[in-house]
Amino acid sequence: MRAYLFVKSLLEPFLTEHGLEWSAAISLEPPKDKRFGDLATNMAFLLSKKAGQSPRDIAQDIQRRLQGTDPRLSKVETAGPGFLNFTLAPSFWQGGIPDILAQGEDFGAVNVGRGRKVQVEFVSANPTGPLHIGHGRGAALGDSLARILRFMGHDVTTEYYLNDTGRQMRLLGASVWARYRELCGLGDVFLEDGYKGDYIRTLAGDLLDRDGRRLLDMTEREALDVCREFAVTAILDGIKNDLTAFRVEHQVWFSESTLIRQGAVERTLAKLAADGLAYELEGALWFASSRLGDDKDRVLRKSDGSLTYLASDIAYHAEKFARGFNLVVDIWGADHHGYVARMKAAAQALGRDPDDLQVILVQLVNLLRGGEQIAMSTRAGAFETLADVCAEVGPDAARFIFLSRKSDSHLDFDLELVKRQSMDNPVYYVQYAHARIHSLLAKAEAEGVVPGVVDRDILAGLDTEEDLDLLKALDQFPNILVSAAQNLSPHHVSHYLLELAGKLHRYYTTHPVLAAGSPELVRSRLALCSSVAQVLRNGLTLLGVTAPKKM
RNA sequence: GGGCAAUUAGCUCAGUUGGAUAGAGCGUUGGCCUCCGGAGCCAAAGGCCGCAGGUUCGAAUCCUGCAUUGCCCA
Repeated sequence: MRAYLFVKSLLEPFLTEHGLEWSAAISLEPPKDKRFGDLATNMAFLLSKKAGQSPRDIAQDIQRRLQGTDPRLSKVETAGPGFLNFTLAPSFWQGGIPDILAQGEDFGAVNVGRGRKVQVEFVSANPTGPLHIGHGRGAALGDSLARILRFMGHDVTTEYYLNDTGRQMRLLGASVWARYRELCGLGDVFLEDGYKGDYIRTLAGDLLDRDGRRLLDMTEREALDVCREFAVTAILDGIKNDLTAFRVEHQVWFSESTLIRQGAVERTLAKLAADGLAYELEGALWFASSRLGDDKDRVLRKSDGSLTYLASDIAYHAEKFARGFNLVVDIWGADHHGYVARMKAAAQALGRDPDDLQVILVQLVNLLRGGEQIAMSTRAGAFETLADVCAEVGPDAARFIFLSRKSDSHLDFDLELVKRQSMDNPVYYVQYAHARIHSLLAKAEAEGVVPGVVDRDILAGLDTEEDLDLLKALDQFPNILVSAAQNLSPHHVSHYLLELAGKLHRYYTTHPVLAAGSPELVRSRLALCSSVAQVLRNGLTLLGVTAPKKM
């Protein structure tokens, strides 16, 4: 980040000369090939249109005028059709260390959010059964994304939308009721669409323990209510426990029934109608979403008077925006992708820019054990719960795997592989680098080596290729976070951490730290390693993964 | 039938608003245990970026068509 800001400050005057400003079209990044220097820009290509000269001529002009103007800039070159390549002096890179050590756990935080209010809504599974592994992926993603956005200066609220009304809830109550009666010796009641998992039987048993056979004296309607109420509460408690064990936090639990009770749905429908965006046809109320980019119009209230999910979802999003969020992020399972266009339409109908609602689709997880697929279905009750998986492989490994792939790609999650402590399982590679450094620091302390204040003269000893490689990588960390926040992509962070850990391991085997020779070199290398440990820890924390000092 | 995504090394995947000779890990092959944690390091082999066109200084990336796979909808 320092490097980026420095070179940018060198380049900006040339833009001003042509009456231009820094824009997103200008790239200023480390080139793929090291031989092209530390940072490269395409700026000359963009100036050439304005200036009417070839990119190469412009680049050469800039090069001539920058050369030798600043000791921090050791080389500037024109290359290829008009790229400008910059190489910075070792002392510039070494200067990053005091910054990192001073900023500590705040290093990497760049205030790109400027207090923007962002809501991240995720998991939001119906409380009809325990969370499964697919929910875990969405949970890890939403939680990590919230951590990253918060770190980068956004005012973030995490939320779980509780779908606690409707047919699924009635079905849940009926399923428990059936098992309850069965346990009371009233025979086997077969429920065609009911939930069949073992947990339903367990719930019925718990209910029997609590209330005895009292429910048999009630009307069926009352008994069903009790069953439903009991089941939802118990399942929800379970979900909350599972999420806590997975280190996932939801600040707000928002219930659909509240929304309906408060009349928010009817109010929203009335407003849509008043705005001419809802209309009656054949006894049903329709949302004119096709006028706002959707394929076709959608039903809000069916001819039998019942509301669709869409109706309450629109009301819910109206409520979100009313709470003042500048950006609303919804994380959904990919099987809901057909819903995106109509919710974007809804955002517009609510008077917002469609981009104020960002939907992240999370592909389903293919759970395997030793290469063999494990089928999952909540209804059939055959699945591996998040809690089971979490207990088996640990939250660190599970989270890291989820967060090292972009959300919209399919993911094979092999329990045997994730348990293995090898590079099949990269979380250990990163954690190991962190532990290695702390082992060094502990040993240094035991030997009475006091790092003391690291001043820049001492750091001049960090001049080998591996030193500079690490220093440059550390400087990249804030840039990575900016891109992760902008693109809502935590996986950038995990990939970066793998790269940084690799450089550290390489460094470790190339250069002795405690046996470096002079006391100054020992201290400077310790300072470098401390900086790496700090960045590894900061990055892992944003992923919700621990950074152990010993393994 | 319509729609949404995906397709990159043997396998699992990065490559995000178009940049220079396309990357990493696993696996394979061959090296590194006198030394701070070998859960590590080094090296090699491995590619028509699904196919065919188009846009321009420049395409894995953007556009069109096709193929395959997954999902959603009727």
